[in-house]
Amino acid sequence: MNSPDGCSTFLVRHAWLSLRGVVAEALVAHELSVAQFASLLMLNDTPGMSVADVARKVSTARQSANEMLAGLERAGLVERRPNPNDRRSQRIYLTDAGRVRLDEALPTVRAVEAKLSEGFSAEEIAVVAAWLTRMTQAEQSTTTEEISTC
Amino acid sequence: MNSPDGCSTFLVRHAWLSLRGVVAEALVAHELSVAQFASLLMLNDTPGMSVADVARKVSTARQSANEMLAGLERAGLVERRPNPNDRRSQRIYLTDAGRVRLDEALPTVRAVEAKLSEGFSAEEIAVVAAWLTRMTQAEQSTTTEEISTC
DNA sequence: GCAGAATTGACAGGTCCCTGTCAATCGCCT
DNA sequence: AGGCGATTGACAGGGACCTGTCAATTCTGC
Repeated sequence: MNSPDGCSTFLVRHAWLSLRGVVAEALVAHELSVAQFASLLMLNDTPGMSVADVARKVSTARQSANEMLAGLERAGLVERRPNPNDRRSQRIYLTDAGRVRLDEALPTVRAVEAKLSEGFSAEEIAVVAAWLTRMTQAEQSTTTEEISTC
Repeated sequence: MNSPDGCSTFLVRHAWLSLRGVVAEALVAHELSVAQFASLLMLNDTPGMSVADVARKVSTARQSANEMLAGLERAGLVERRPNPNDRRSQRIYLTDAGRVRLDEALPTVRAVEAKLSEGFSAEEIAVVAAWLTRMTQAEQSTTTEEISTC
């Protein structure tokens, strides 16, 4: 796919690293990490998620999500409330401050991303999105699928 | 770009995580980590690089590359030779075993990647590659470009 | 109902990678 | 020639994330 590497995987990796860097840079002014921003985004879209839900949504470990949400909670951007239907879990909601913070940060991030995609048509972007989504469906066999061969 | 997140950055991240998982799974049979495989690939393409060169090529920190190369060296897949032109740096070369290992692993990885891209035309793949490459050109301002505004 | 499997949030421990730093060396410039 | 910034490889220390585990709770099959 690419001449020097030859593997699209590392092209995707490089793109992710660059994008993360740019987004992180855009977020320092809002005192948010990339992961925190992602969580705020998810929580705004789906309020009342549990820690485990957030972890699944941002595809990270439960504990990582827990630690990061603790940071957001310390900053007063999210709050945990007991879940009346499930005494194990807690529902997590954006506070007003969290919503304000997200409303401030989101346009910045969107602007950065839009600027980077300049020159690509909507159809091309759609193709890219389709390809990336296809990659995400690369479900790795959790239980190792080559057991019998040995 | 994507309905739930709304940010292409996280779609790229998700794609990278999935790809890394799949590639890592394909590489366990060859006893290679994804980073090690990338380094072998780069060193095969450009033999005699220094540790710093490898770090830049795989876009990681010098020390991370150093540790990983130490692992490859312990496994006998690469070797360090003094650089006659520069007594600070060392030239790193693939050993015969390293070349064999790479020749074994590369087809596996390529097959996995090709299988994932099934159904996309060459033109579409080219668009994806162009977009990803464009993202990698998102040079983050190392020296903060918004100094004057405050 | 109730035993067993699954899930949730939290904890410990470890890994990977990064930043900051250092002496040694190289390149440039005068 | 010689000073000075930049680079290289190595070291210490820390941050972010993960796996493995636990009690508590919920869900499921009988």
